[in-house]
Amino acid sequence: MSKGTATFGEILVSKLEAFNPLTEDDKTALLAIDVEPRRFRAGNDLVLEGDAPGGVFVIVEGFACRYKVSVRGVRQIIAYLLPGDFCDLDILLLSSMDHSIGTLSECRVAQLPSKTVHDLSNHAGLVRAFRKATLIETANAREWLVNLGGRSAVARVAHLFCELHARLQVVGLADNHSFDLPLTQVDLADAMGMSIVHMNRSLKELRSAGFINLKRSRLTICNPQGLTAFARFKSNYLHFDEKVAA
Amino acid sequence: MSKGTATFGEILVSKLEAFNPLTEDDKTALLAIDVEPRRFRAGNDLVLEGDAPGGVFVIVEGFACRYKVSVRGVRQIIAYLLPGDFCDLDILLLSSMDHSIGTLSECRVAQLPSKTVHDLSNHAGLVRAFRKATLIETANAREWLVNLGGRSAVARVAHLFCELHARLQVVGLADNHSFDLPLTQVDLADAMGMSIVHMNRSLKELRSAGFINLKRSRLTICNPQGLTAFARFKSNYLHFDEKVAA
DNA sequence: CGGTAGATTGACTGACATCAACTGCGGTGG
DNA sequence: CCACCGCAGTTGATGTCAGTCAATCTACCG
Repeated sequence: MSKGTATFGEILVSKLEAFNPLTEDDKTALLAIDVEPRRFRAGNDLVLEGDAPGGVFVIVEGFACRYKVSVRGVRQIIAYLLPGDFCDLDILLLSSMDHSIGTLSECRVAQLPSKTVHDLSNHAGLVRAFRKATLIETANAREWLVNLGGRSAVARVAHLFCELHARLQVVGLADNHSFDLPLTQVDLADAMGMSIVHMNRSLKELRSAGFINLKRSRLTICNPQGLTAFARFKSNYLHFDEKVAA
Repeated sequence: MSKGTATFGEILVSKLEAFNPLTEDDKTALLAIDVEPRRFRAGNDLVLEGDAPGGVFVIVEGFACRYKVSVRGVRQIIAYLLPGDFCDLDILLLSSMDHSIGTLSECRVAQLPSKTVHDLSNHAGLVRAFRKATLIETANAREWLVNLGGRSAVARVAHLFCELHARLQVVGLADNHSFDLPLTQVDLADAMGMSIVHMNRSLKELRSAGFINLKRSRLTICNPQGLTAFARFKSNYLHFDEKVAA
């Protein structure tokens, strides 16, 4: 699976298998789905706050995000959506979106018609896997609350990088020490609730502490133990390695 | 329904009906459940981070919370659990809790055996209602991210009060202008990611601006329009009044 | 080769944390 | 009944982290 050309099915399988066992049957069902991902440039919206929920999106390639804009025009990024992440299986239960979803880099995004989604519900294993993934996304949001509420700016950024590294690794998009990070400092700042200037300085601090190196959209973690310790990062909230059936 | 003596079933029905229609059949199924809520004093833990998920809790009376403690011993409150709120229907899919749940005031809490929960899954309407409630709790966490990431301390507190008022009102625990708020300033500060001292000053500021009055665990909102405008509070993320079936 | 978006740096300011002291109140025990 | 204690709330003084304003630098692109 070369990362540039992962298909919709491949990326989804590797994501779901990260925390949930799938039967061969489940996998073939996923891989059989025939959708052509659409390409988006950076900065496009998939859904806007206030819209009726459109269906299930799956990020196949690139970085997207959930975000809200305040009256002041300030954008708060609520979650990063990475390849393999999907948007709200249950979202159709709600009559209007309370946040927007948009791309941050060039992306390939598959949109599943609700009939396709419905067909999958025959596969109990898949249903469980999707439900678990949703649960984990919520846990992720909770950890972000801890991050925003309790850590200093530099530690927040360090924590974010640890998280991104772990999440990208399970879908095969990070090696031991580095990964592509196609985000601007604005995109990072808007997620961490801080100013661009201060984000820049925090990055500089992490760099000069020898923890990381960020250039040309590639993040290298020079000192993983150091970074993890500094960020007080514990990956338990991501619930990987929990392949136990319930 | 006098609030001091609400039963498990009553409080749950009023909570679920706030955003989802229930059939008479659904309601009688809920009201028929026979569980005696347990009493807890303030400051007790229902579940600890690391534990195996225990089952479904329903808060019948009092305030509880989800929280995490950092290595430094700092507590970050991630969510307030109010009467009618329940904990994680799907949580059994995970093998260990990534956060703790504890009481903040005296509480009555019902714990549903998993068999009981399972029996309810015959009622499609209830399943949908629970799922929707879970979805909304996630939306709530996202709004908290916006709150922590983007608003000033005073505005954060104002926003919180607007939210609590709205959430308590749908379960009949708030009148037009006031409600019981059995929380210490520490409990508030730990949720809003600020120091106790600054929480105190923020409260003072809201009080002297004529927005609120907080004494003896009773919060009165003296100027609802003013407070809402100041906090830039939009209740859409709570998804009340969306009684449309999907 | 100019235009533009992103990154970087400096100077200043303001918001919020920390430290520390004091108040008010309810409970408890002598 | 009063003395004492402890917890929640309140206030002042001081320091620091992070936001804002503004300028410059760089890389990329037409």
